[in-house]
Amino acid sequence: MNLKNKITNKLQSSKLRPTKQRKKIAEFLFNREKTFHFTAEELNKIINKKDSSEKISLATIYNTIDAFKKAGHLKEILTNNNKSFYDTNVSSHHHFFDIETNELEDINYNDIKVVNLPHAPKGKKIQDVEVTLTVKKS
Amino acid sequence: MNLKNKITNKLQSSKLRPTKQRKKIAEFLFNREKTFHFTAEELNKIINKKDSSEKISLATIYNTIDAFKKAGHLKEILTNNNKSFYDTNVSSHHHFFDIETNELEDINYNDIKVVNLPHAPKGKKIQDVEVTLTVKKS
DNA sequence: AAATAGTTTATAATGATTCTAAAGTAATAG
DNA sequence: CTATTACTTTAGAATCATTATAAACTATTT
Repeated sequence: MNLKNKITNKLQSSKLRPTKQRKKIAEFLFNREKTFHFTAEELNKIINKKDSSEKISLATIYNTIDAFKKAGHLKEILTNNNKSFYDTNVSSHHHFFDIETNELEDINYNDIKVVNLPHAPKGKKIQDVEVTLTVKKS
Repeated sequence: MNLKNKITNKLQSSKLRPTKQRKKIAEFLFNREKTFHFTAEELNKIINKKDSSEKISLATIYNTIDAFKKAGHLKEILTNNNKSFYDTNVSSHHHFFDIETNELEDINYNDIKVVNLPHAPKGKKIQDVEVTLTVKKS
């Protein structure tokens, strides 16, 4: 199956209509080997580079990120920044976060062991375990 | 030494002038047993309750949080929320973060063991290790 | 081919935070 | 002490990220 069909399939099986805009964004985000970290504004800039024939509105960028997140194709990352970062790697893993440059870098799940997890508060369940190693220039 | 003097001392030893506003906020934040989590807007509401005689401007609330953070008296917490959370517990520790209500709860440092930390990227050093357990209604 | 349900868009609105520059206050120098 | 300086507070404007609105558009279903 070719890339275009794969993307269309991925969207349809998540109950997302395969519109031109979603296909373009999905192709950009999910057709890659390495994990990709971004904010909405960054994705907007990249997708709407001046040369790109048809622009996608910023609202659609936000809507699409949200739809992909709800569908489980993107994961939101915890930072102390006042904008949201997303990760194309939706499996459990960890991050370095440079507090000076706001840059993120993945850490393989198995490179850190988290032992002895406490119970979640009553009536709640643990959804995810994330380790963030904040780093700065040494 | 009484509370007022302690607070004044704490400010002065951090090279922060002990102004009326900073003393009031410091007294509220640091004179407590249990850790306290808050956002700038929340702190503003509490400090400027209608009955409080002298109001402190929102800009000063922001400035003061920032000054306290830089002085190491407050720690910024990692969440996926678009507002900043601060913690009066500046020692290394972990959190439950309820992604539905945005509520934070401390986890004692020793209740979780993080083993086998990877090296920081070249030229960088690890500043902090934070584990966030995202939780939701079960 | 028409009806409908979902999507995109430009723009307005909101919410959190930072900026500005004038007035005020603490620290320091004379 | 008083004057000077440096830092701080303030109200309000400005900015930045994000969400809401509602009209035009398009994929899907009938």
